[in-house]
Amino acid sequence: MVIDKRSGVPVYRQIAADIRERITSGEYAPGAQLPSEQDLTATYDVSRPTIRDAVGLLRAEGVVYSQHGRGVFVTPPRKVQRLSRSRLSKAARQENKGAFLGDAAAGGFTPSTTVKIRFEPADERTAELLGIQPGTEVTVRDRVMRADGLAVQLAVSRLPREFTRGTPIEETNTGPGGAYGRLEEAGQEFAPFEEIVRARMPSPEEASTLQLAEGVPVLHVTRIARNTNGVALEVNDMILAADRYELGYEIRTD
Amino acid sequence: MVIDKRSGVPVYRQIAADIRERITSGEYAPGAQLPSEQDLTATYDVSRPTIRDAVGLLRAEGVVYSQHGRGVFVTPPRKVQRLSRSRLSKAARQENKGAFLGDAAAGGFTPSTTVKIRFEPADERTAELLGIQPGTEVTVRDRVMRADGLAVQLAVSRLPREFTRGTPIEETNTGPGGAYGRLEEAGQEFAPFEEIVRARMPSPEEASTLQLAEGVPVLHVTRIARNTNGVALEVNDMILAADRYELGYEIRTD
DNA sequence: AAGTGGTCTAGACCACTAT
DNA sequence: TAGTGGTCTAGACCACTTA
Repeated sequence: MVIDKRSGVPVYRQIAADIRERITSGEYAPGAQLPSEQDLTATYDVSRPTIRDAVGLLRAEGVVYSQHGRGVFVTPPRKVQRLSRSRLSKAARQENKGAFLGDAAAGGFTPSTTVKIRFEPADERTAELLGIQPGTEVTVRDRVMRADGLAVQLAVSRLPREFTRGTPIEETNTGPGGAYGRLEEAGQEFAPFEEIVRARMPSPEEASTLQLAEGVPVLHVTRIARNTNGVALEVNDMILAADRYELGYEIRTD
Repeated sequence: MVIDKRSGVPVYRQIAADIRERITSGEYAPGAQLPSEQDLTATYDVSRPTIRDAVGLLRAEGVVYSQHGRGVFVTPPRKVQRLSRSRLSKAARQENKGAFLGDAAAGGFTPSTTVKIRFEPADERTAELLGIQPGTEVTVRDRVMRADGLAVQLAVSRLPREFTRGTPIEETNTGPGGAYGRLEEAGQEFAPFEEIVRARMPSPEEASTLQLAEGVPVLHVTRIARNTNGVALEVNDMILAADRYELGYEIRTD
């Protein structure tokens, strides 16, 4: 009973800190069930909403998760998949059918992808990233990647339509080597890709399609592919569950 | 009044969705104040805890923030600083005193840094990343970087002590070019750096030192510096507020 | 059927900010 | 002083899981 109601620190935060410490100390092991809310109200001698505030804090931190009707559990460490961005090399593209399918082979899961293709005028941001006029028609490939049926990655790829017209890039199946393979066939030569990495909390839609637990942010990766003349060919926005992925980059020092 | 109490969707989620939509539609502009909780209880005809649940959801998403005694406000878009990792090049190192000071010049803020140096036996993870035996003595440089007095970045750098003994790396001030400069002076030649990027919710300590708002994750970047023989010289764990930083990488396609 | 967490009510008192 | 959000209580009823 480490709760001091006169300390000025809110009781629910003191309780959260106490439980958090019991977790890090190993008293509550990974995957273990916490005492029920009723038990906790008794041990800390507070009302249930106060206990729920405390547990809610830990959930927002991703330290615990709760299952309706079952209980509250210590979040076990996730096994994380490393996405080594060097796999975007030309050689890797030629071997695999696309980046995601290559990961599947490495990760040992069954991949599946849903693709929706549409054409739309470039919005402000897309236009700036691609270096084109807003309103220029772009081909949009909107993909949901699944591993063993579970959605794990969202990707929206936009290319000026002038580069995709008459190619399989406007089809569901782009063929071996993916869209990049088709662009190379059309004579394009790639400059180094640029990737911009951000993190934020998911929108409700993202949280539900990726089935994210509370307290799990998403990684938002924007890739810009340019040819050797500096002309942008594609901008690809990828959303990844941060508890399932980490990104590996190599930085040349020369 | 878009609330349907018999729809099965929790009322507080419906209210949150309604407010969220009013924000994205522009009815509540960035920085604008939301109606008070009392007003919201009246307009949605629910009790205050229900309103608080709804607003709490939006806070956890980082969509709004609240100030005690003032009100709840729409989170305005942050101006984000791009950290282009190519600045780790040898040339950049020679010009600037260190990566962070280089950023300061670009960002136009006054930088300050607090460094704490200690020596400790390598733990499991450090040993594995550095390719050394657990327990081997490592030099730890624990830094808090501030911009205009506000902590914006935490960095913990660990190097096998054999590479730092007798060098300014064991001092607060490492001199021009930072620790990497000293390692090069000692004859080390760097292989490409490896960086691993993760995102997660902050610990309470991180949240308070970085003064993070609710619903703001952190970027956790682990950099491993090796010499051309593949020997790891340093592992550097950096924690960045995700609403203030984005990371830029370049990926060679050859 | 029993136990769990999820939702919601109707209050109370407090701390902070503004005027 | 008035208005705001922050904390906390003591219940109620529901939905879900497990046995």
